[in-house]
Amino acid sequence: MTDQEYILRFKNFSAQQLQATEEEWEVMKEYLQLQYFPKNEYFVAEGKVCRKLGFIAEGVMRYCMFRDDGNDVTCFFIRENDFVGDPDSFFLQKPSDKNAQALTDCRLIIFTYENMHKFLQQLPRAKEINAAIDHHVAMKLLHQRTSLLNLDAGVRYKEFLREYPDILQRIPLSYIASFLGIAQQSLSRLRKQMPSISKKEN
Amino acid sequence: MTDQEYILRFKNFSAQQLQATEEEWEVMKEYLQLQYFPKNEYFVAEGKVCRKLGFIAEGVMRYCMFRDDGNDVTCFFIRENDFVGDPDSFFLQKPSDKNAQALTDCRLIIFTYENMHKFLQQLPRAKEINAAIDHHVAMKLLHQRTSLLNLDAGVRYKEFLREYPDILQRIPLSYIASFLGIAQQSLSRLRKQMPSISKKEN
DNA sequence: TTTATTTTTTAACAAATGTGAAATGAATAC
DNA sequence: GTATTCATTTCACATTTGTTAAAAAATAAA
Repeated sequence: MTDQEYILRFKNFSAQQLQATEEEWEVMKEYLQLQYFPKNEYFVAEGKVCRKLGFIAEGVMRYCMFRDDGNDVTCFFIRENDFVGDPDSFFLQKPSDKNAQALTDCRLIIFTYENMHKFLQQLPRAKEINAAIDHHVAMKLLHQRTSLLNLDAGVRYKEFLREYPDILQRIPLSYIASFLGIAQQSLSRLRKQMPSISKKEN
Repeated sequence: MTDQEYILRFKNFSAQQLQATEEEWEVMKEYLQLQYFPKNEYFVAEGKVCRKLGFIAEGVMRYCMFRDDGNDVTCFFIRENDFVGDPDSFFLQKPSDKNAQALTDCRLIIFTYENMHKFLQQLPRAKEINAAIDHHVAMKLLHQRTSLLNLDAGVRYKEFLREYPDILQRIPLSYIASFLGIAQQSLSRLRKQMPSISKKEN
């Protein structure tokens, strides 16, 4: 894909999700940068200030936490049309307490801190949009929390497949097991019991 | 406690959490009502429009979901100094998809829809505050999701006790078990293994 | 108090998931 | 192509949690 096509994805997102007009887009696009972001690198890292917000034009990333025992836990996945970054850290320019890692090579549309500020001055409505997104995320997490606690692992795996049908093919199962809260071997056992939906080929 | 004392609790909350000035409080208090809300009643009910937002001056409530098998699941608890209500349903006056039930007799400070609108016109900053609260909730839920999935039930129970030290004494253990995602009998088994922190007396 | 009702605990067994080690398979580097 | 690394599966067994039923304890009602 060409750079222009990646940027177009963000234009579409802006028009549909943010209700940005053509005029607003003309303003916005001056502040955007396209960035290649390689697999396994951390876009947000615990203890460091998050200096950019990114829109994923292509790729899969995850938020994760590191545990005392050395293992890490995948909190959730993000991919095309999601934002990556830590708003708390970004807007207040304070150290982040989160980690966001690329699980595939990614193409990101980037807002730097400086550009975001200039942009916000031109389009104050962006604040409202941020709030709406936050609210949406909160409700989604609440639903996840409840379903995860009260459904067994097999059902949770099926829900994962329904919600992230495009991700299974693109990342190792170990991340998915961690996201579901089970050991990789347990996921493997579950997959054997539902052969119809467990294929990893396209 | 007297009505005045309950209202004072909200005044304190407003001053500390919402940074409301004395002048703002004088405006706000004209729009408030005190309401007694009895145990087991639903303040928010699935399918019904949420016509009031409440601040809990005294009592414990829970958000819950009803499952197909007839059981219900406790999503999370709220108590003194928390708000109760469904903002989506309230502000858009559309049917709610949530349930909020009183687990003890409660004293609530109430905003009706009409009063909230009048109030918002006098203090537009309230919107920002709402957004901040939402964001805070989202981050809390995220943390919960992760810890719940990757810690065993005993550790989750200890975290519950740390986070809600005041609730154990006031509601049946069945709700807590549901919140932790385990059967009541399993919780009982856990409590036996940690006698020091499991007492229900004051 | 005495009786109901609700809440909590206990027990035995079943089912689900974790753990460690090893084998197989797939992708990548040389 | 072969070697090397990484990803996935398999297995045996340990541990945790669920389930069912009943008893005990606590609370509310009469």
